[in-house]
Amino acid sequence: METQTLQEKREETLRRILEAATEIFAEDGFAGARVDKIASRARVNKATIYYHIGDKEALYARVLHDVFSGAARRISENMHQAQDPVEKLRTYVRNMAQTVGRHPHVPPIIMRELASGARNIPEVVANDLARILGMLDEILREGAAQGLFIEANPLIIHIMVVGSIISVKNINSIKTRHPDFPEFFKRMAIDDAGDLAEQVERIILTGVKKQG
Amino acid sequence: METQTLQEKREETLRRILEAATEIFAEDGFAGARVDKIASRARVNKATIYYHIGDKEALYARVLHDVFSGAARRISENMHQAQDPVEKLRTYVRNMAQTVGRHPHVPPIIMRELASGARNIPEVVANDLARILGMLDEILREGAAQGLFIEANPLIIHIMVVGSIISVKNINSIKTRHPDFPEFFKRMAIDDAGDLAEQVERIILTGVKKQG
Amino acid sequence: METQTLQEKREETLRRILEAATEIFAEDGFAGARVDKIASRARVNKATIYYHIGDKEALYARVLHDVFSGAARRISENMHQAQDPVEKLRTYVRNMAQTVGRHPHVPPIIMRELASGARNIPEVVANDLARILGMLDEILREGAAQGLFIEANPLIIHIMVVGSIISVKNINSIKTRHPDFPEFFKRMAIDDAGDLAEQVERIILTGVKKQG
Amino acid sequence: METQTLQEKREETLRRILEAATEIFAEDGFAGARVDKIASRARVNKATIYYHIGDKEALYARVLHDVFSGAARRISENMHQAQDPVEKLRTYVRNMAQTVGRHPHVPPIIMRELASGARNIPEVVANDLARILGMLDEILREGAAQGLFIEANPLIIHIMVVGSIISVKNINSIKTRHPDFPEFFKRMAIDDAGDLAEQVERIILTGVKKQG
DNA sequence: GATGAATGAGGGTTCATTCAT
DNA sequence: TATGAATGAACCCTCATTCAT
Repeated sequence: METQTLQEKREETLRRILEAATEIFAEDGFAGARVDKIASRARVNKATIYYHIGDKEALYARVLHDVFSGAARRISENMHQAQDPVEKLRTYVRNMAQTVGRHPHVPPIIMRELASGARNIPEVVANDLARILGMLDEILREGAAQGLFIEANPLIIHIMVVGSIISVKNINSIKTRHPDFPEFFKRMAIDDAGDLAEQVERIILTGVKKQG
Repeated sequence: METQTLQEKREETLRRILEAATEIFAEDGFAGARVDKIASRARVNKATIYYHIGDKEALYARVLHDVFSGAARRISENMHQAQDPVEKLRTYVRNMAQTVGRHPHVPPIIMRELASGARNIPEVVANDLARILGMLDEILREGAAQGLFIEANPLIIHIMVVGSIISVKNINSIKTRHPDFPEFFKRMAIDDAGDLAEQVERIILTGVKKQG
Repeated sequence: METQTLQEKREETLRRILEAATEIFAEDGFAGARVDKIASRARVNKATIYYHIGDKEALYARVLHDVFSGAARRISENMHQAQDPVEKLRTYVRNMAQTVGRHPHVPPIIMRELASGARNIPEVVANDLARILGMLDEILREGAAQGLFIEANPLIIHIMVVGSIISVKNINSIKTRHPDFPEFFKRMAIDDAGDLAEQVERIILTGVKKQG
Repeated sequence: METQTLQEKREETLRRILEAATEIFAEDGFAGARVDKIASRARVNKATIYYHIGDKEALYARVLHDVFSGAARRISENMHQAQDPVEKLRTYVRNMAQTVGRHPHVPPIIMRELASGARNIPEVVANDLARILGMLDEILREGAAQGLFIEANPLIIHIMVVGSIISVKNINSIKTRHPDFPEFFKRMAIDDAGDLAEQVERIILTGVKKQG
């Protein structure tokens, strides 16, 4: 039996809560999520959530912030290695694919927020988003300035990258959920994450490149 | 005072219910939607919804089916005019943009469904979706067969089109909702729907084209 | 089996709810009252209360208003028969005693409101109270103008009347609740409501009378 | 920095808890009081209350006892100076007015206890009350025996004194809380505590005096 | 002596749904 | 056809209380 300081115990509890909350908000959305379910998945009493974090909205904000600031950090760290805009854009796409791959709860949350017009997004999280899109914006501007890229709205590009990756991943999960669905959907699945990232990368990089 | 047959009155009531339901499912998602709110926006008694359509799930299925079958029909109608794959793909993109523009409730509903792994999608609706994606699939295969396009997963393309258009539209609504959000978001908005469609069209068409 | 119109059924339900609520707010106070308990005593589902009336606060306001406006009406009706100020004051005291006697839930509610500085009193109810005290004020002014009464604050008089009657009544209930309480309390009880009203009447009328 | 023995520190903590509890029970009643609120006003941890005193009920009993035994002591000390029953009664009234004036938390607590039929009163406290009322009882009996007073129930007299003073004081606080309340209430306020005590004294002394 | 963490048991409120009319 | 009334089952949240430290 490992001994734990009070501080450690607290952090462990908090971690379990946030982990469970992230999963469940991703699965069910804010409105569909049940605090009871979060508590039981985190193996804590419901009241513990209120004790440590606050109400459902505060919990959601906290989850969003953790998720988005993490994504922002990961991308900015990887960006420095790339040199020219093309390479940077490639890095951006690959990192996004990786982030989405490793943190499968991020995409559904983003998509729902986009669907609802980001109605529930607190300012902290908006800043995280701005940071991510800002990096992409810079890459695109640099590329355009060097005559390499066409003028492209970074939001369009971002969504093309993230949305398509997410969606394909989701189609895979649909397959398992609805085995009776049109056979068609099965053909559409791409099981290899590498293949998926490559296809997206290829389309985006070609799509924004200025034609000779 | 217009005279209305019973049949007409019934249809009018049904129409009002479905219209209201579509709006509210789009705004709030399935879990967030309130039957009360739908009833009051449709100016009918709550029980009337149950009388005419059934429970919340049935209402949702009905809305989805109306929304998706409409979209499928519109696209397939317009597809016939185009000849070669490039022109057909262009038509597909433009029609999607138009559909999204004219039926603003469609996108949020789709996005949420994708986010949840299409958990609530009934089979009828899955077939609608398959029909839409099937058309795109055909275009892409035809183009690839003629050596015009690279091999591309239709789902990726579809999401790149629909997702980016929706998202940009949503960003616009975020602007009005959060005037205190990073100034950055404002620069990202594209107010002219035509411009938006053009950018997307340009990127996609170039992106899938086989390089000389 | 009596047939009931919908209107009648509604009124019957409402009556049962308000009756139960009045009793329970009187017994337990606002904070101590449980909506569950009110619902079960009224033999309705908890949600029915919310359907007909609204939340706990609205229910409380409604109860207070019913109770106080009833008291105000009864007093003003009886006041007309009396002629001179002395007779009017006597009527006031007797009517108060009667009201308190017949509506045993009124006193505890008033006392608690006074104890809390009328923190929860909605404006409608304040008007009821003003109406009651206004009548007493008039009597006292008239008596003073005719040289019959000393100048006396109506609130003081009112509380002397109502407070003492209530308290004695409550002492009686303490007797039953705490048979082990000092024997002293038993001597203090006045079981005959008539005797009680008479004692109070005698003290007040003498107390405010101008000495020869 | 003052040095404090452990004993002193303990007493200081206890004092702070009881002070805070008295205030909050007076403001919110037993059911409305929150242990959290008491703890934070006392600037101690919630668990400290349990450590030093026990559960909420024990805390309430302790507060009541402190409050009532204090009142009883103060009155009995002052009573010895008066000689004849009239003077003694006058002393009683004045002392009550003073007690209420200096210990504003006492009245609300008493009123609520009366309103609830003294449901929560522990025996210790009942004895305090009996002691207070016993003194008044004695005065009244003595006066009646000497042919000075009518036969009067001490509880009636006591409430007339305490209730009216409390209520007028409370009306003052209503004024500040509800500036939009009927102008009528403002006229009813008596700001000078001396005036108030005098009016009450005058009415009671005259009221119980045997007429020539 | 004192406290931060944690919780069981409710408390008020909402909501999808049913049913008699 | 349409609806007002009513409800069971949650749902979010709070609160008094305990316990390890």
